[in-house]
Amino acid sequence: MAIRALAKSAYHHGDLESALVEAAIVLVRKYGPDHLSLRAVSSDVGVSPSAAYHYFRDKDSLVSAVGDRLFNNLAEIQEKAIGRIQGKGAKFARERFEALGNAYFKWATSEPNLYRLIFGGFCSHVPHQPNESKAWQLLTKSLDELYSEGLITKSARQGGEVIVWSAVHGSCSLIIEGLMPKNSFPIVIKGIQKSLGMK
Amino acid sequence: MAIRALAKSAYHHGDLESALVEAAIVLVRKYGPDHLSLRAVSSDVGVSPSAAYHYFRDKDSLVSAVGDRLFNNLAEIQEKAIGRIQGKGAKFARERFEALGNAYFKWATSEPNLYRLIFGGFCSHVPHQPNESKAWQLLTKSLDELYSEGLITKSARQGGEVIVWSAVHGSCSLIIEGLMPKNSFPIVIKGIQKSLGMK
DNA sequence: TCGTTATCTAGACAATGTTCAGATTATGCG
DNA sequence: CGCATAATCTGAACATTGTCTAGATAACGA
Repeated sequence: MAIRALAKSAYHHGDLESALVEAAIVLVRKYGPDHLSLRAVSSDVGVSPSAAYHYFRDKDSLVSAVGDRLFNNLAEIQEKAIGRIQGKGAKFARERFEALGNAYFKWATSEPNLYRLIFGGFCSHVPHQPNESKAWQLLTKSLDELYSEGLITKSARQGGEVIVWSAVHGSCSLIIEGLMPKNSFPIVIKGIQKSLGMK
Repeated sequence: MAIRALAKSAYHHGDLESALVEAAIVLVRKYGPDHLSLRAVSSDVGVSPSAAYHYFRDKDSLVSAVGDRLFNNLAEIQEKAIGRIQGKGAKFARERFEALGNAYFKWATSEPNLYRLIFGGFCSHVPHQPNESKAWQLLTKSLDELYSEGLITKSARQGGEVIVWSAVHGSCSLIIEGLMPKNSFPIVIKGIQKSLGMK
């Protein structure tokens, strides 16, 4: 059924929109956010270049859609990483907080080109309102837990998202671009914990 | 003399290499690192597209050269910002440290497209060795000063560059991409100071 | 079954990155 | 100073790209 819906025929692909997005992801992963060609994407899907214009205003619009999907993918992976750590209390709250950062780091360093697409200014018309993004919400939740478990003070809780995300994203970005050694990440994590007055 | 050397004639431009780089900067500033065209650059300089290939292997190579120059520009601006604050003692050391971050932030937010070019993975073949980059050295110098003035402990001094640059770059990047409100920067600065155990 | 609508193709266009042969100018040597 | 050699740039060409328009094809409801 699902296969039939996807295969159908040359015409009426079935779900061309997401097929294009997925094919684009594969190419971006290989060649980077620049060096992505609309024609290569549509060719990989087995469709003519103009077909894409029924779903995306232009190439940038497709890239933005890719960025959106990737941004969600990353958040989902983080969510799963947290989910793997079950249990109540300060110890687990701390573990979940660290898992959040580690998942982020792992994804960023293993998919540098995808990471660049998300945070490199390619998602032009995506007005991710900070407090609405899933990444932000996960961080908020984790910080709330740290606070309610007494691991951080109320004043450290305030603005915690901003500090944590900045440091984590910054180190990932700089490491990916070769401006910082890869083993800097744990140091940054310790710096964050100190900044939060943690433990 | 210098003008003559630049104007010379249609042929033998004089200093085509840096002329191309400078023209590219103007275009990147306007339209972003993607959306840069080699032909537009050479046309702006008043030269044929193929002329560029005597100085750059390909377009990416030109972009890398632009990134190099911009990276130095940013460091120079930071250096000047520090230089404006004369005086010895803890108070001035602290002011210089803050000036370093503020100059970085100001440049990043006023030139988002240039900032994206530097840190967005466009400088492919540039193997900026961390400890060799001027930005890193300025930060090292400032942290050394904080330590020798007794504003931070020795253990906080260790890995200071990594933590500070990560947080500052991360917040600038996220703010530029609209993933974080602009007024987050001072919060991050305070977080950094707390992380360093400053004051 | 048939017409309507959504979906995709074909073909064209200008613009882009890149190459190569050759034209133009600078430079160093006598 | 004159000339050969090298450095520098042009011109035209090519494949490829993003994008548009008109039309072909298939799905779907009456």
